[in-house]
Amino acid sequence: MKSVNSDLAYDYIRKRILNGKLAPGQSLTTKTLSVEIGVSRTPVRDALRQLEADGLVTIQTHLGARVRKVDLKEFREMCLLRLALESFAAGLAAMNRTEEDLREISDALDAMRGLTELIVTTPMDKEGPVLEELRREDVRFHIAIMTAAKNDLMKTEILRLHLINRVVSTPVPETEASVNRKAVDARRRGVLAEHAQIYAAIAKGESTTARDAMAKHIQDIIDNTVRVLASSKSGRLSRPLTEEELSYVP
Amino acid sequence: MKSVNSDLAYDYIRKRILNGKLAPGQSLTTKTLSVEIGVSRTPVRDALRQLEADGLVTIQTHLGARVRKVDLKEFREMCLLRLALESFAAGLAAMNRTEEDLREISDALDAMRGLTELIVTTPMDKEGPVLEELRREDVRFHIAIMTAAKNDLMKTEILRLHLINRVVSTPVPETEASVNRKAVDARRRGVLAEHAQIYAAIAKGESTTARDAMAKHIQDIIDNTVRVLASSKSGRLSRPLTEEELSYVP
DNA sequence: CTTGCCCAATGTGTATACAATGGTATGTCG
DNA sequence: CGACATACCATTGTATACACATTGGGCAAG
Repeated sequence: MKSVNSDLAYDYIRKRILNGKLAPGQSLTTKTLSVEIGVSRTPVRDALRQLEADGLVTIQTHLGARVRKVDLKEFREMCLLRLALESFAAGLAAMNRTEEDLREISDALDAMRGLTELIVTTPMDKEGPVLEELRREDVRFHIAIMTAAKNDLMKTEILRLHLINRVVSTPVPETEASVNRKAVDARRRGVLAEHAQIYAAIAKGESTTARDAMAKHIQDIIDNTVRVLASSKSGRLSRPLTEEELSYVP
Repeated sequence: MKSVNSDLAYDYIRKRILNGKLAPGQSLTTKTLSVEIGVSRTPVRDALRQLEADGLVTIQTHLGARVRKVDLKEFREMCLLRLALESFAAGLAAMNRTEEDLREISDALDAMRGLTELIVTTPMDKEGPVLEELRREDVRFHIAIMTAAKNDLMKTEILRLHLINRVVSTPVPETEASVNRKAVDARRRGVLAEHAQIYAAIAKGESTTARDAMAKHIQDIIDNTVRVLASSKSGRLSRPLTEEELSYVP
């Protein structure tokens, strides 16, 4: 954003937060970070302010910065915000999508379809990479829709919410099989079916159908997340993100 | 937020932007502001970053900060964002409102009703204060609904958008009667009718009705704004805000 | 007269030194 | 022994000094 050092600090801290090296609630002292990064405290302060605007850290006067830690109330509110925006965006996408947008959405959907089928025949201990790829295509699907909505502000805002959500409390990838294989597979097929409905509505240009389908989809995601979070008693909800995921906000 | 000086600078610059003393596009040099406020450049820089996060200024590396100036594309996108959020919030309000929330909404509605009728019998050169009060009750109505929605994040976000909208391009209060009195009165009655519909839906707990009514309402506001903006050829779209309005973001 | 470059002036970005404040540990008194 | 007051310390907030990027104007060449 500004010059080299501010960006340096920003990227450094952001990555550390996003890949879990800095846990939610952990305090970030400017001095420590500045020597770690090799710059002075000033650009570090700037970076922290920026990250605060992103919603990744909180700053209190004279008490310093901490990695943001959202409570259940905030979490619910964020989910609802995401629901509002992303469903609306789906409605827009149905109206504004180009053929190219449609192809991109379709591609992501097809890829997910293939991967979902593939997983069924994959031994559980070898499915890690496939899951990773599935996640990636899932994100690609949602991003493709936001792009098709032709509203950059909305897209940016939604991506911001996605990112906070992922860092702050994540669905604990289904590898932690607190539920059995059959249920997980069923859920995956459910997601796929919802995606297909959303795609169909967007393809046909049915705005309200697309909106409602997306709303239902995200509501399901939220329900599932909450359920998983409730079952995992660990207070620590964050999960490291891959390099790829880290850069999915513009 | 932080300490005294940063807040000082933040409040000072923010007010100057919001009441129109600093026009959109105008450049903000840290040195000038710092001597004006009587602090050093550091807190000024901090304030500018904060204002950038609020969406009121833009900062470019080595080029400094300018009061934000949105083009038509951004303006449309912001309006749509507001539409998405505020209509959703109306739907939430229909589900979550308490009796007290309802009373507050109703009060604002009644006040607007009275003022709208009053205006008809007020000579055009004396209606200024009444218009001001009408605006205030209008804002109060919308805020009351956001409050009833019981989602602080959403409320904050909507208020942020409201504020940017007002500063950056405002409906040029109908005093600039580019249209005749009858049309303006008709529009006022239309707004009132829409508010009444929204209130009724919220009172009855009809979520989707409330949402759709709010969506229509805001769409009308946008349409009207765009029409007024189009008719006024002046490139300068900002309007000073009153002290009261300045502080309507928490 | 136009066009290109160079250079100075303006202003930002960064570092460092200093002031102010909150937290903590220690000591004293009830 | 416990509670409160106080003094110290760590860390943030602020100011200032310096380095460097951008911009605009002047000067020279075509």
